[in-house]
Amino acid sequence: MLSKSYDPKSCEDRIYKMWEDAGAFKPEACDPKGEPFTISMPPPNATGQLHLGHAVMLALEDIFIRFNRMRGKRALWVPGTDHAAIATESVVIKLLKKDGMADPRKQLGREKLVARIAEFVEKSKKTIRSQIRKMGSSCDWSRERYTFEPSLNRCVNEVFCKMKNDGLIYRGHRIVNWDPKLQTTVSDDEIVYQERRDPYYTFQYGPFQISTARPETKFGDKYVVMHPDDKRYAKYKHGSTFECEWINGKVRATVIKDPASDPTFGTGVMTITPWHDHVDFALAERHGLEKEQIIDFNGCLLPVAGEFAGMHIEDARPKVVEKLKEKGLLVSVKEDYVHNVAVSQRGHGMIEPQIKLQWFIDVNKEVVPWNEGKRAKGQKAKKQLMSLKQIMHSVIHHGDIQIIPERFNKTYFHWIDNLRDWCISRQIWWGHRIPVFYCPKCAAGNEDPTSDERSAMSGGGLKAQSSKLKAGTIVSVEPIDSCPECNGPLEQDPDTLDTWFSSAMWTWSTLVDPKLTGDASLSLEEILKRSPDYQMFHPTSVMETGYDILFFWVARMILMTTYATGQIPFETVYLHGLIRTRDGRKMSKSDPETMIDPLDMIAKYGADALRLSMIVGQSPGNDSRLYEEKIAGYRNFINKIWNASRFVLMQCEQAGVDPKKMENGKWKIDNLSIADQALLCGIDRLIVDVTKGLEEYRLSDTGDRLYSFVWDFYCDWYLELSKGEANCAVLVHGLRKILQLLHPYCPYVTEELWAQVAAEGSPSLIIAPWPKAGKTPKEFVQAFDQLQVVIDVITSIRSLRAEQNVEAGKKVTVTIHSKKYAKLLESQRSHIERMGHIGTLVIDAKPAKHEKVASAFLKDVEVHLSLEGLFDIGKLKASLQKEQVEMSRYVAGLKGKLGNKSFVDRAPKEVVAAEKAKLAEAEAKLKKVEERMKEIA
RNA sequence: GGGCGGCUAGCUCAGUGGUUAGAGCGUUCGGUUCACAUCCGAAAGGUCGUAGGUUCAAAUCCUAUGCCGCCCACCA
Repeated sequence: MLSKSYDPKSCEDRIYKMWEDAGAFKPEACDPKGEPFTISMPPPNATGQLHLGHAVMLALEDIFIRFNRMRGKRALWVPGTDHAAIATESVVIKLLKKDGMADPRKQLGREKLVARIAEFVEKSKKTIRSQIRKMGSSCDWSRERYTFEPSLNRCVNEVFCKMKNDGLIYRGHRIVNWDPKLQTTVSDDEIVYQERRDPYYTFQYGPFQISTARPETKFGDKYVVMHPDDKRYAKYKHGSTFECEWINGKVRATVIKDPASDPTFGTGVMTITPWHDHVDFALAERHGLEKEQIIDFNGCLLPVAGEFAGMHIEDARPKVVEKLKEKGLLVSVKEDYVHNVAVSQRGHGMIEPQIKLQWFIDVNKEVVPWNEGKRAKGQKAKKQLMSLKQIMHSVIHHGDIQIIPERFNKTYFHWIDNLRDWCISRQIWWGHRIPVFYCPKCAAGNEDPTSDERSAMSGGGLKAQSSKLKAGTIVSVEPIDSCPECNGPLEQDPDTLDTWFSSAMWTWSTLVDPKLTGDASLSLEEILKRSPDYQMFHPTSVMETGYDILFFWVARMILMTTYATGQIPFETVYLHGLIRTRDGRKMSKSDPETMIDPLDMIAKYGADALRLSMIVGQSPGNDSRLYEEKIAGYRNFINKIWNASRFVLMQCEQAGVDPKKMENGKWKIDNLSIADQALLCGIDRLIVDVTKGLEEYRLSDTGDRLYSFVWDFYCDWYLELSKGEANCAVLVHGLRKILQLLHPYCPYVTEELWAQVAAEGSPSLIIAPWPKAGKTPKEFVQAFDQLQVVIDVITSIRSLRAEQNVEAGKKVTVTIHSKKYAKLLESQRSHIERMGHIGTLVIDAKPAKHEKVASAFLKDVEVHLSLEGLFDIGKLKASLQKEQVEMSRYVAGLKGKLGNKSFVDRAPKEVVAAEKAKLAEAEAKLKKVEERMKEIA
């Protein structure tokens, strides 16, 4: 016999092991004829701990996978972890510093530091793996992958080379976001803006006044820019020069007319610093202006700053102002000027734009063959050469990929419209090394002598930072150490790739056969062709992830996968929202008060309860709040399922039947009570709703449907009605279906109970077939409606008792009049008596007068509760009056509606008929209430 | 500056044109009913942010607007 309450701790790990040992997570356990259903698990960073973001992701994906597995699809969920380049390197460096190492990069050197990080990552992976298991995730561990494993490295190198050959990857001097703290470039998406208040200075610059919050960048400024139509400055001609006194003496400045200058902002005149500003850079490009580096990569001023050289910019700022003031060039200072500064999302350091020789992906070059609109209905595919940007746009626009919720399409398109070339090189050590080698001696392999052509070399060119471009550039999938041409030693590019470069290949690089990637003679195309998993499982079915990484990851997977494989990476994108605290704040590690640790919650309430609490009541793309009472609520529900099963098993035991020997029912209607038939009808309807709901990704809705069916119908009514006259076959049948339908949501408790009630020889629930609704017999549907009448009668009796303060245990006398339902109610007499605590129950078809009773007037049924000894005329009058007022208002409303000619003429017939029926019913009830009022008056 | 989302019961949220708008938690009242107090029964509680409009009919569609939040761009 089951224990009195469900104890998750005693089953979860055992059941998980059972599933895993049985190979149930592998698609090989499914019907080999089933169609594939694939999810690539977004790989958690191989640092630290599982958090609620992971937990919600795992819960959602596990539901998708389990549902489809049970439906007979070949379900594959590929787990893995991410090497998370910058994040991991900075975590480990921080740890080493904490242990007393002042400068780990310097002290350890590249090789040793990378080894240390790898060691840390291995440990961390173990933690993450066990935590993913704790959630009940049914992913195929035999296919676990890691973004930094050799096989994926091969894919990275292959794609890099392919892109380089197609001219989509180029190396050039361009303005990038430099993080002086982490000493690396970061992409546009890795920057956040912070609001700051700083003084805002206006200086005299020759005949003009210019303003800035950053005077320390102004040393090299020698262009003044104004709008071509600005009448105030009409006398200054574009290209004219003048000499003026500036920070370190006289400079010669040139007038530039450009619409980038906003005449309504400040004086309408600005000077520019092309080396350290994206907008100024673009402007300088347009006019072929000189660019000069002012600040070095540590944030200190270069020799151009004269006496300030070597000084950190923060220190230099007030001193520069002081000097200009002494020279009488400071016009005014505005304190507390509000502006935004760019900060590195990862390292939190101030971003300094710099011109630097880096590797980029060209998103605008139209060289990629793509069948546009190949999946769109009624459209002919046309193969054409497109840019990466265009393909990214096309697959969403033409519906090759569907985003849920749809509104994110707009966000996605907007991002693409503003997309610039993607800087992919990083100056950190942890990550995929850029597969480029240089021969310092010869020009071998330098297949692209114009590689720097598109960079910022027009006009005056670079000054302070010379690019040490090697003579020959060789791109290779395999590490090589000597030049194929001159046999001389080669140097590898020291940089690593942006971590998203490799994650962008996640859906397919995890499906290629590692044995093949070890064979250097095979092309990428060949590898894909010969990898059975890739052939079977790609494109994946659903990509489920947080909306916050739509750009970082989802968009880049689309870019990389369509390019590398010619396939979309996934058919559907399901975006979940952020989990927040009860008061809507972001949970943060720095504030442990607000943090909910999923593992603590699992220990306390069980994984099933945690899963439900994160799924039901949330809608895709919207943030949600989580707090312990919510989880406790679903723990109660899980326990309810447990106890319902316990009841069913006890009934079977009492009846001397073994639930495991029970066949799934072919029902003889004669043997079924109204409640039995109603339940069978309810179960059929439930199966239809749940199946449809899960197919349509409406997880919250569907979870709620299951919750209320189990609690409010199966437990509160069906189980109660079966007390004293249990039909074990129907009880067990109903329970089995409920367990099957609930399994995707709460796999542990359902699997544990399944072992008690499933037919002998059935497979584990995880691979049991999904229930199908047959054609529900008419009688069952009718019984469903009849049961509702019985439920209404019992409820009205309970309600009358409570209203009239009848003692809870007291047996009362009740008279029911109903012409229509007398026979039905008579057949349910024992239930009505028991559940209404009735001593004497009279059921009669004819209405009669009653004294000293409280009455309820239902549709076609009158219920009178006798109040001998309790009769309180005042209370009765009050409640009748209240009812009379309510009903009159209701009737008046309906009459008004039906009296409106345009309603009757224009509304659909069914609606009008329904309103008429409502009115008739309401009027009948009102009449009875009024009669009753007269009687007791 | 551009875009998106939210505003529904004390709290957290469902509900995309047609019953008198729902749930969970909380509240009130009553319960040792032999599955479950992680429970059972009953109840109170909302003019669906505001103002217009479309419609026979609006929480739901349109327009404007207020407040809260998010994303993108970024002003020299």
